[in-house]
Amino acid sequence: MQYWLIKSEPTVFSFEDLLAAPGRTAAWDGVRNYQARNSLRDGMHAGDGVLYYHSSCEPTGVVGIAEVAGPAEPDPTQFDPRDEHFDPKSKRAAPTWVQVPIRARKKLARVVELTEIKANPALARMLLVQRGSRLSVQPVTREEWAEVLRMGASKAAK
DNA sequence: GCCAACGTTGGC
DNA sequence: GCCAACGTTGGC
Repeated sequence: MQYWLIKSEPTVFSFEDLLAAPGRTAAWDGVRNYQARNSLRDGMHAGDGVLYYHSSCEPTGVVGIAEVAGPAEPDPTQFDPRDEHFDPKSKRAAPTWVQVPIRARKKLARVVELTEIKANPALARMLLVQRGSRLSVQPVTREEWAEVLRMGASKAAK
């Protein structure tokens, strides 16, 4: 069992969108970064825990808990010339990019904001707060996972 | 809107 | 294979 954090701009696809999706599940597609792709393809397994992070909004932070709902498969958007994530260099026989189904588990009682994560010494080593870290899919340790859940569990006391 | 940081591209 | 130019991310 491993843990992950995935980033999404809520104006593009929010945690509420995921909750409203059929089976509370959606394909995590459009990833076009090799490091993130490797996590999707090689690191993630069904049942892994996922922290759902909202970026480029106010406030930014972890808003919900999700899980990996199945294995990685080719991302169809790479073959669609009309899709903004179209990759003309990717071949159907050997797809470059993959997607993973993500299922919403539950919304946190409150948003665990980026500012709080930065202020929490227990989370100082999270990739999220490392200088220049922009990975949209990143591993999270068991301890970091537990701490973020603890912070988000109660509306009281940030 | 700015800009730091990083990834990708392409000329050589 | 180097590296400058360019594009993207994402907080502020």
